[in-house]
Amino acid sequence: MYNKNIILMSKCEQCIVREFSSLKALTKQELVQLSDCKTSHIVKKGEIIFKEGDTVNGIYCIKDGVCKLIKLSANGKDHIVKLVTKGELLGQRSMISEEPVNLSAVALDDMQVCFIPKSEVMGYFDKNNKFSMNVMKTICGDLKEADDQMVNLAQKTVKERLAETLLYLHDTFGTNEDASLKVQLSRDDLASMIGTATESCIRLLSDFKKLGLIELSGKKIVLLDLSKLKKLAE
Amino acid sequence: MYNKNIILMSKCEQCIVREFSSLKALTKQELVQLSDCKTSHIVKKGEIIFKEGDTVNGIYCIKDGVCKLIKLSANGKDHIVKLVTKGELLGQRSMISEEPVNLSAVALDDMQVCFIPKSEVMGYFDKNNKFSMNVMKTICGDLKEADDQMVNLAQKTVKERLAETLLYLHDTFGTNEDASLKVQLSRDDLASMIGTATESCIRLLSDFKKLGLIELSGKKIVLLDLSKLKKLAE
DNA sequence: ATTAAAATATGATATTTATCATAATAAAAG
DNA sequence: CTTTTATTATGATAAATATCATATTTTAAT
Repeated sequence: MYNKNIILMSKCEQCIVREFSSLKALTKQELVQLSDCKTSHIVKKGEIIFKEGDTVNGIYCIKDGVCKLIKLSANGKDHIVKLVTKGELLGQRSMISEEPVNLSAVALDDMQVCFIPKSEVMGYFDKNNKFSMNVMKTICGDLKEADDQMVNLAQKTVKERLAETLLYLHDTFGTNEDASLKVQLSRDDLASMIGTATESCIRLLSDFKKLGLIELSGKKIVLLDLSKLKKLAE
Repeated sequence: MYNKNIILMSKCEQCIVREFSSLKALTKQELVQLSDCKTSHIVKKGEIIFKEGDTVNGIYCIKDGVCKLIKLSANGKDHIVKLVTKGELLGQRSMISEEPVNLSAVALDDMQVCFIPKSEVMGYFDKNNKFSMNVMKTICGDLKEADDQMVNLAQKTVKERLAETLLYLHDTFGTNEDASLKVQLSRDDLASMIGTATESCIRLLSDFKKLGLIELSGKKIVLLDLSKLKKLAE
């Protein structure tokens, strides 16, 4: 109870992660108002924030942790479309399109997220032009990334995509003190990120290990030879 | 010369295709102003409207014809990310992101396009909220499609993707009087749309023909059994 | 109309990737 | 702590797809 109060009382004006999202365009007044209508939530590892087809009447601001955005395909397997981490917003596309969300969001870590109701956010679109442009730029960035990803899936081999994804995880989320990738994905998740069968993913990781490119211990992955991996990723 | 004048003098207020794009939100006054600063162009089949990496200082409004948006991959092959046709706008993402375009646009037909300079469009973003929202919704739609396409590439077989693409061409662009698909793609283009080798694409088309699903004569493709194709596309 | 070039087609083969089977290891539950 | 379950790993094999070769047809150019 005590704990929950602290979370509820955290103020957007003082929130640092907000600075990394489109919300950075909000005025002090708008932030105070935002503090009053937002709700804070703890999401445990593995828990679902929202599910494909849900109507999410607002957006989530990620204060801490990482989640995966997944889409179920016709054959029952799911594909990881994107990883999203602190400072980023979730559910913008759905809110703007006025459609149910097209992806599910599942926590990979314990997360801290704030939910901002649609009514509040839509007001910013009308009044705060900078905010609108920020959101647009973010979505445009997502679109560009999606295009790139599409071409990768269409043209690159599984090996190339694995190398690229390992480098992406390294560059985007960084490493722990022991040099292992900070974001720890299961082999299954890694496979559904690069678009291949789990066994193929495991096999290629073993190959990379034998070639001295990476080190494996449990879920921990250490990239040993970045330049060779870059070459492999083409 | 005479011809060119007619094109230059066409008025946005009277342009019907405009009604299908984000531009439909513009006021009469804005449209008159737009008429004065836009330029009209004829783009012949095969010609390039813009190239990956170009700085395009504005957007194109497609009045007639179809073009492909392609992205070159590291291995030299290119991938068709999207087909764009009359009533749609080109170059919005790039303009909003203030970056060079990430895709090339190449005419598949003879096209008629109007170019609207950035300075003009950016004004609408400030003043016309409806226009902003329209653009945002369009880009959100593109993002959703891109996500779907990504999952298809990651999870479906080439055969499934071919069936799906044929149905897409049928449903989106329609058929001629002889029931053949209106948009005529080369086998090469079709292959780079579904993400496979040209020979594989040709082979599967032959298979489909043998199964009585389609009819082939030159570049003309007639879909004979839509429901079986739908089942194949799963 | 004739020739050259490009696109389409098909076979043979190699490579990539998925699937099935099973073992080893790690994590979770009792 | 032991049992159960899930994850990771690896081999054997099958299926999908790419590549190379070559023939045929279509289109473009002279």
